[in-house]
Amino acid sequence: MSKIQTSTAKRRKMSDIRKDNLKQILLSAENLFAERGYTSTTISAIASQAGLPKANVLYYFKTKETLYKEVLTQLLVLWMQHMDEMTSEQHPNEALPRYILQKMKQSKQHPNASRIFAAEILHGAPYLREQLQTDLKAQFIKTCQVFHDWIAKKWMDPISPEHLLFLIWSSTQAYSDYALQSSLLMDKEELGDNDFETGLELISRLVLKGCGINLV
Amino acid sequence: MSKIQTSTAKRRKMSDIRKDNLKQILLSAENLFAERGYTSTTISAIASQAGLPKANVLYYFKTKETLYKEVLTQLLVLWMQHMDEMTSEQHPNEALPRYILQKMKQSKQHPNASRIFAAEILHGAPYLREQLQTDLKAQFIKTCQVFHDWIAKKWMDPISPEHLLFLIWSSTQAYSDYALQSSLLMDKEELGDNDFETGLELISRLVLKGCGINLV
DNA sequence: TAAAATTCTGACCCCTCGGTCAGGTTTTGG
DNA sequence: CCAAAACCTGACCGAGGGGTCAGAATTTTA
Repeated sequence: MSKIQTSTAKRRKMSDIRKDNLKQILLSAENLFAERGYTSTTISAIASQAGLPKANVLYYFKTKETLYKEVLTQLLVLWMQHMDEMTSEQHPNEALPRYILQKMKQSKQHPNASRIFAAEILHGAPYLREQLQTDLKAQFIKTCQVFHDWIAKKWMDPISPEHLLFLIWSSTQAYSDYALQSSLLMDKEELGDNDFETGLELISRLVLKGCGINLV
Repeated sequence: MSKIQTSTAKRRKMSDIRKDNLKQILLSAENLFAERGYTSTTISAIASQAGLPKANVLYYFKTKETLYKEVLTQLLVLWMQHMDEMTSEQHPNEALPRYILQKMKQSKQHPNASRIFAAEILHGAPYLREQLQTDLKAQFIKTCQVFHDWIAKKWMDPISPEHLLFLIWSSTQAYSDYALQSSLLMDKEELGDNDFETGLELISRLVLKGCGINLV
């Protein structure tokens, strides 16, 4: 079968094939890990969804764990995005809703990432602990400092920065982690654009009003 | 060993032993399911934590699935508690903070329940779907109606009842589901009373102020 | 174009886990 | 007190999963 490859196919450099395969494996892995969790996902399931034999997947990733870790690190980068776009100089009236919007977009566009992340934390973050304590924590502290500055400038009420962040994270992330529950309760196949829109508005509203952030 | 039982031990009625064993099994199962998830939890792990031989666990619960379902249904009851304590007659100024308080208490006192629930939803709610669509949904609709009534009475701003509930659920539940992340970020062994307190106050504050609920 | 390096894969191994079962022990009922 | 019922358990089994490996196929290098 591979012998009858056309010259067009042959012209593709091997590194391209390698990239394609890696991409396919990572993609399938992400889907399955999100859907079934780490242990319930079998290498052969990933392989068959990626259109490769199992042994070939093991050729690219020596172990299941390696593959999972790879998926995770890609994921954390995504998850941390946008946090650093909030600065002390900006007014929270603008910066906060923008951040919330970004988080909602992520829940909508990358629900798998959110779900794997959630499952990992839920089960003790065995593979993410390190990075949580270093990378994420550094960013967390910075962001809390920004909130502190805003409070000092009287731009918002003196609430707990840490817990405010937790609330924003959990309520936005719910739109991927708990999307199934929501859609079941609201008799929908799945959440639609308007649901994300309504959620976004509600969260922004509660945060702004609740923190006493004045509309300019 | 069991032959040398003292008369005191013998005096215990069998049904008591049965109850004890069931309780132990259910308890161990809950712990382990919460910690490791369904697939990673082995029957022998449950057995050894319950201090029983594996075959004995299988005597009480024919299959692992049966045991899991039992844990789940107990759990859902707990999870749905207190929602029906909010009624149209009460002022949201009282009823909402009370509900939020109850949810926070649950996150603190029954983190395992919350976590198993979260994991189940995260992975498609294969065993809980039915009950979500019937029991929980009925309660959900009732509660949304209560919120609607409050809005009609001008006791609160016209926000989306559904999404307000989602926010309350997710932000309170985060104090068990994401407790690990929070404690890692804040350099603590685990969350303390004051953390739950601060979280509770923040959530209540945002909800009340955000929904324009006037302090009496 | 031949040899070296890389990539691919079917067949196989081993171990764990859910579940069974035969036979033993304890409790209950008459 | 004895038989029937309920309860308990060590030993075993089959399936499925992660991972290995020898060698084939393909690409690169010289």
